[in-house]
Amino acid sequence: MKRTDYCGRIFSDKIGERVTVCGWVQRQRDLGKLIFVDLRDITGIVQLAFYKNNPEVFEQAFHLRAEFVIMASGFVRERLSKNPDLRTGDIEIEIERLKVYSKSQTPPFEIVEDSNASEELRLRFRYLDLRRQDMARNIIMRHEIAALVRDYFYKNKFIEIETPFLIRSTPEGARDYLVPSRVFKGKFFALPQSPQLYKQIAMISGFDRYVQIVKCFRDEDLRMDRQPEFTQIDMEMSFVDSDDIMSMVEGLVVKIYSHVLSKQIKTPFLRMSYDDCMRRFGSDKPDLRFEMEIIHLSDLLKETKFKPFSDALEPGGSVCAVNAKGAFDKFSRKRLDKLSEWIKRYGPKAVLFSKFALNASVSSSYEKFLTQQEIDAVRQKANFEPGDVLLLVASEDRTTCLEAAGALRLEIADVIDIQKSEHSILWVTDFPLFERSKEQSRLASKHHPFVAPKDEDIKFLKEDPEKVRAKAFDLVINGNEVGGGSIRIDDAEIQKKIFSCLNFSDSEVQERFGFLVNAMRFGVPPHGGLAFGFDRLIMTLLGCESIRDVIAFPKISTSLELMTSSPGAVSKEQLKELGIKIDD
RNA sequence: GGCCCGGUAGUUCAGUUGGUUAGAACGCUAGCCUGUCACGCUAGAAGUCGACGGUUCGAGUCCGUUCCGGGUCGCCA
Repeated sequence: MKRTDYCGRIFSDKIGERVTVCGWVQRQRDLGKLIFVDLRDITGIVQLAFYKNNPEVFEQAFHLRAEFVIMASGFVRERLSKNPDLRTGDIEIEIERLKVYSKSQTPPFEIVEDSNASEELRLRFRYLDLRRQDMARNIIMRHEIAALVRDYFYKNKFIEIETPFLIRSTPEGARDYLVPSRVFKGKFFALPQSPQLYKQIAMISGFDRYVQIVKCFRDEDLRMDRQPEFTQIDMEMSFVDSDDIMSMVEGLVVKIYSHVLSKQIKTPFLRMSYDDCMRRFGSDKPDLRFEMEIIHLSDLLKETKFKPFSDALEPGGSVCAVNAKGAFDKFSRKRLDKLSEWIKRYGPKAVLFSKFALNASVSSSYEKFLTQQEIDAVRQKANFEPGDVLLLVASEDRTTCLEAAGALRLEIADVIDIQKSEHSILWVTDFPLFERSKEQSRLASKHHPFVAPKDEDIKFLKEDPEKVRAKAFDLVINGNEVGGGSIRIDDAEIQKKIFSCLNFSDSEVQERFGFLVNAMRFGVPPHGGLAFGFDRLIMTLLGCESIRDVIAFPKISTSLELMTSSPGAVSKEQLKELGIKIDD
């Protein structure tokens, strides 16, 4: 007896044939003198039928339980009553021979689609969770997209180069995962946060086009869309400008959309500058599937006596608003208070609101403190009409104000279940090259220190570096940042200026990035590239809520891996060999 | 590191103002059943109410501490 067919691939054209299938028992239905078994393998489910006229096999079937692994052999027949919910629902297999490979304990949760088991349980028994068809489908789709990505880049003459996992720690940006060196006690490798430097070196080496689907590691706190180890589609091209890279990537996205969602996407994608994104949507990854743009009220309220506004505006801050159109009945007073409390985590100084009832009465937490002129101006600017709820945020810091309004915009869309168009894909361009971190006053790279400044902004590098925009572009799909790319610096002088803006001493530069700086003295092609967050891309395409649903063996929010309980302790001997002592 | 939510049967959950023997559904076990497909019917087993401490005549319920899980802010060049 040997497998002849997969469960999910047996249709009515096989009626009359003898087949042998293997798999896991989904369910056994004992009707007395007749037993049905649903058998599952990676392709799907098929129904097996056992009759009493074959007493030995019938007895075996009687004892089958969920998740037993069996091989069964028999004739394909038409079903007496078909099951339209099942792809193989027109047929069944009347079993003559049965082999039980392996029994199973009762699983801790049922192996079904849309399982309501807690994620913790699912992750502890991930091998069972991955038997569920929705999870298996995600993992298989991930594989198919990876295959498509490789195919696309290979056809476009990209060369796959493996970059090392054990590298030098470059403590800029995210925290590194460290790996102690046994040979050099007290020294450490770091796991790469990205192959950035190596792929640039590959361009300097002349490979012209590089691609890799590669694991990256960042020892930072997890989120619903963030894992400490994650996969990037990493690519780099020589003798190109931003447009070349973007159109290469657009070609790939078109292929992926056509494969995964059978959708034809139009190119070129929409482009919007970082400044416009922030101003209109309060985010550098705006979700453009719905409108609800931010309303700017600072100019109208310049003269106001109302302290929450004047306190924000006088030091140069902003007041802006979001109008939840027609959402009057969705926001009770209690709910508005809760929302106001929630939005404070983004740091606005004040949160205020107005509700416009359908009977034309307005209740507001701020209008009574404004002049009639101000009230009218705000209402008009915000297009505030009966049925609307207007939420205002004020902050001394313009960016904080915009970000709070942007968060409010997303939250409101969620609460009122706003109508969204199917997909929004755009490039966010013209990022600032630097950002000033909130705590320290020093400049940091917005992306990384090798991003090229826009030619026309180089002149600001010395005097007003925060004005400098970068040749950088993010791919944003449905409000998720799924890719980030840029043109890199190919001029040692400019690279030096950037490092000095970042306050790196020459010796620090030499120590951390010496190899790259040295390489730049030996002929650098203009080059640039992009990295996709592969997990996020798949998550977005499949509409998954959590990044864990597209990763076979993910980690939970404390970065534990529940199935294997890693990280785990190591022996004294292992530590000794590495020259490491653990503090209590 | 901060904030919010949760932890009760194998699972998902309910549990009133603190009050008798802590419930339901699914799952599980056994029996019956020849056309089910979330089979049906009958019976049954199944609980350290996350842990520790406190208040009380009495705690799943109130208080404190702590552990675990989720989300989020910070963080994520």
